[in-house]
Amino acid sequence: MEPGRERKDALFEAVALMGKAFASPVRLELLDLLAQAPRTVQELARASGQSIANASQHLQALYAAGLLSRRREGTSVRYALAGQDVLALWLALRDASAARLAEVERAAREYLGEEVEAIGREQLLTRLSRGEAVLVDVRPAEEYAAGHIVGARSIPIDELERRLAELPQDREVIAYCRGPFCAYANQAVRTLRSAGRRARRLEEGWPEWSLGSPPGEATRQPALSGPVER
Amino acid sequence: MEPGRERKDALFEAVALMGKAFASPVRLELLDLLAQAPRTVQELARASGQSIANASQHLQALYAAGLLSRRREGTSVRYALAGQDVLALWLALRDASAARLAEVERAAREYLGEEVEAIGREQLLTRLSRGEAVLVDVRPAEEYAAGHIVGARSIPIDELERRLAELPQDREVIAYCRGPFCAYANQAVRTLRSAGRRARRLEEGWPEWSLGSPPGEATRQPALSGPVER
DNA sequence: CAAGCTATCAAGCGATCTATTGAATTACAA
DNA sequence: TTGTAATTCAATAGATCGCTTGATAGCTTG
Repeated sequence: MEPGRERKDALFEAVALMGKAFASPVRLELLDLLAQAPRTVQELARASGQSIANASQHLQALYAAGLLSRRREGTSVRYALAGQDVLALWLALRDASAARLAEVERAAREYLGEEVEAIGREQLLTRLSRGEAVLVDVRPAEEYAAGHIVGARSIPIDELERRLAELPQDREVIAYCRGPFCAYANQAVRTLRSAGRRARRLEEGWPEWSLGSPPGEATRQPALSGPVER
Repeated sequence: MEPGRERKDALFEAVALMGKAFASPVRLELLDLLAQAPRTVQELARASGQSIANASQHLQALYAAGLLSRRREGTSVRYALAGQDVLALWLALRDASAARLAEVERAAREYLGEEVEAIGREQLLTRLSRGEAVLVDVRPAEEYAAGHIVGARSIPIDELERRLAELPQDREVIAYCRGPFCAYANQAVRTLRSAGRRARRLEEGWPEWSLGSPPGEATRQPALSGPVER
């Protein structure tokens, strides 16, 4: 047996503490939700379709794995991703699995429905600067409030239909949402097109955008700070 | 129940197929080894201290999770990381766990022994260009052969002591190895210093360096190509 | 073709661990 | 005190896991 084997084992054992956190679909969905905005246990339980107790358990597992921070807010507790590195880690896993696992690609296609024309970051910026397009954030209002692309206006997907008049007729509409696994932007583009508008989706969602932007270019609320209980 | 819940569940279930691969210390160690160079099952089994059968099982699990590629070479099978994105993913997990889990930090400290003076990428490049330092790759020769920092010479750690004469007396020696979880560079610096040389370690190991360098700046063999079975 | 090495497969086994639920408990606000 | 939010606890049922052993298949070499 090679020297230092026990210690090397202990090292990888410790890393696996974080690795195990990524082994459950429920926890991955919670991470995905938290990539948009900090949330309370209630909100997370509802949004992920879990019982309160179960959501709490999984959140504590993620917390113990170092992936989340939390803070008490009156009677409730608000969880958030522990930092940018955790966000980057989750996105890396999500993207690698989408690129390399046929199952993920298939499941995503089935969930998202028919494909929709998309536009990249560069192109968006030039079109916006030329005044040829407007950018719309179709996520729920609280997520917009927690951070969004500068210059985007908020029209949550379920208000889009009756707020169509707010959008200029003479410009193309670019919609974005939570990311490649989120159906809102696709849905928005379909709604807009059937209303006779020119519309495309942004390839990226808010989390990718916020990571790829130099600080200051985008608007993200500072991570949870202050006393964090155990 | 919200609409599309089954499909959303299926999606995260699929992503968790890859997530589960990161839940075992043995698999993490295999990934870490493969981040240096492609290897056969034999080599991996020996290097990780597992039985052949068990190593084979875990490698197949990683392969099924989309993290590895493999190719037959005569009587043996050589595994490799499936791509740069997988390397980046593993490094992100490793670094996040080191930064956020006290257990990892502690285990790393115990495994690596006493700390050693380190130098960053920028500083290394300027010192090299000024001819003030020489760069030494202290990993096994096969790993050097599979890819290394340009300008580095190969002196495996277990040959260092008797090959000291090859290193110029008048320059500082910078050693690097597999990365922050690898003890070779530290060991090399200690050896060199006790032989009266000036020596420091490079903060990064080869995998980090290869990811951070624009293509062409470093020398990495192309990923396994050609027919991949199964 | 036969022998020898390498990797995979099949089966089994114990063991640990898992996710989940429902009820009891703690923390805070009004 | 009352009510809401979150955590804890107990318990179960299941599942999954990791590893070992022995047999099998693929390839190379004599």
